[in-house]
Amino acid sequence: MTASAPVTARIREDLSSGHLRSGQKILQEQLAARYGVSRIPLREALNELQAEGLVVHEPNRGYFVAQLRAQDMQEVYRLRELLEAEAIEAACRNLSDVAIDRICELADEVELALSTGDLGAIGPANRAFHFAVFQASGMPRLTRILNSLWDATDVYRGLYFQDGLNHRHINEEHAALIAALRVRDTRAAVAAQAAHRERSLAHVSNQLAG
Amino acid sequence: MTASAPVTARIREDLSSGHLRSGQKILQEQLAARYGVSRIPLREALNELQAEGLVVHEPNRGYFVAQLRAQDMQEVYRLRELLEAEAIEAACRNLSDVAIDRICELADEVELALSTGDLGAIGPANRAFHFAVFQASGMPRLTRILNSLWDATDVYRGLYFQDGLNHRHINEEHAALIAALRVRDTRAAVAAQAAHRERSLAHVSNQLAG
DNA sequence: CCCACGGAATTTGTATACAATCGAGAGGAT
DNA sequence: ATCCTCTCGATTGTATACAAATTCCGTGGG
Repeated sequence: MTASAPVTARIREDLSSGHLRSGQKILQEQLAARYGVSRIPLREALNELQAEGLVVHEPNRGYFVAQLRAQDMQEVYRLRELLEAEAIEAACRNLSDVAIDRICELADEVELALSTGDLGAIGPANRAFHFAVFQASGMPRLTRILNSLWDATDVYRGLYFQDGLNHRHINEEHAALIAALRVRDTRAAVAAQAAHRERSLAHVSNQLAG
Repeated sequence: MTASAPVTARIREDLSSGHLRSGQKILQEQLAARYGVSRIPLREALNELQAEGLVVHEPNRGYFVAQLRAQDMQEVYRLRELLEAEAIEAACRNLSDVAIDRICELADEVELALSTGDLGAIGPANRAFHFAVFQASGMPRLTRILNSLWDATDVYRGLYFQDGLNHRHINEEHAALIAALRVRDTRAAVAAQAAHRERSLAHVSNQLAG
C-alpha cells in the first residue's frame, strides 16, 4: 500500500495521543478528511489495524477503536513470551557470526538514539534490533505475528523510552542478549529477552493504570 | 464485510482446487469478474488472506499467491503446537461443566457429519469443536491467531476428512480431549490435542509431497 | 547477437458517485 | 406513561471512473 501505509501510521499516532479514544466509533469520512485521503485507503489501513486488534469491525456498522484492558495487555505479553522464546531458540541455531555483527550495529544505533534523545528514532531502532534477531529464526509467520503483537502495544510504549532512567537498563539488556547469542547460549538469550520484556510490561502496566 | 466474506471463501476454494496456483500473479480485474463483484471487495478479501499468509502483496505490483513449501507447513504446525497448548491450559482453568457439555455436543455434530459423509459440513463442524475449546481460554488474540494458522493450511486439509480411515481416529481423539477436559487434566488434554494435530500434519505433509 | 532504452498498453491504487443498511426520533396505540 | 412502529437522516459498502505506476515489446546501438 502506498497511501495507506502513512495513514496507518497516523491512525496509530491518533490512538496513542488520545485523539481516538477507546471504544469510540470511527467516522470514516471524518477521519479520511483529517488525513487528506479518500475513504478507500483509510479502510485498507483500518483492516490492517483490525488484524492487530487495535480496531474492531462490525458489518454495516463500521469500525470502532478496540478497548484495551489490562487483561488484553497481559495476553499480548504472554503470547510474546511464548513466541519470542521460540524465535530466539531458532535464531540461536541459525545465526552466523557476521549476522550477529550486524545485530550488534543495530544495538549501537539504539544506544546512539537513546543518548542523543532522538525520541522519534528510538522506537524504530529498538524494533529493528529485536526483529533482526527474530527474523534470523527463519520463521516468517512467527515474525509477522510478533510484529503484530508489538504493534498492539506500541501505542503505550512511547513514553517508556522517554524516561531516561530506563536507558541504562535497555542498553545492558541488549548487550546481555547479544553476548548470549554470540556463544549460542539459547537459555541465556531467552532469559535476557524475557527480562527486557518484563521491564517493558511493568512500565506499560503502570501507564495503563494511570 | 458483507460481500467480501463470500469472496474470501471463493478464493480459498480456488486456492485448494488449484485454479490459483502457487506463486501466480493475481489479476484483480479478472478475479473480480469471475466472482461477479468489483475490485474493491476483492481487495478486502485479499488483504484478509494476506494477514493469513495465503497471498502476498507488493506495492504497485499487486497480489501473488503465496508459495507454501513443506518448511512453511512445519512452521505453521510448530506455532500451532505452542499456541494450542497455551489455549488448552487456559481453557482447563476456565471451563465450566456446562461449557464442556456444549463442547461435547459439537463433537457429536462432527461425528454425525463424518458418518453421514456430509463433506461440506465436516470441516466447519470440526473447527467449531476445536475453537469452542480455544475460545474458552478467554484469550481473544490467541484465538484469532490460531484461526489464522488453521486457515493457512485449511486448503490442504480438505482431503483429510474424506479418507474414511481417519474417521475413527478423529472421533477417538476428540473423545480423549473431552475426557481430559472433564477432569481438568491439563497435561492429558494438551497431549490429546497434540496427537490429533500430528496425525493431521502427517496427512497434510503427504498431500504436499504428492 | 545481446543489451539498453523508450513508449504504449496493461494493471494497480485512489477518488468520486451511488445503493443498501443502520439508528435515532417522532408519532400513535395500548 | 411506556412501548412499538415507521420514517428520515446519516453512514457504510460497493460500483464506476480516473491517475499513477509498472510491465512488455519493439527499436536502436554496441
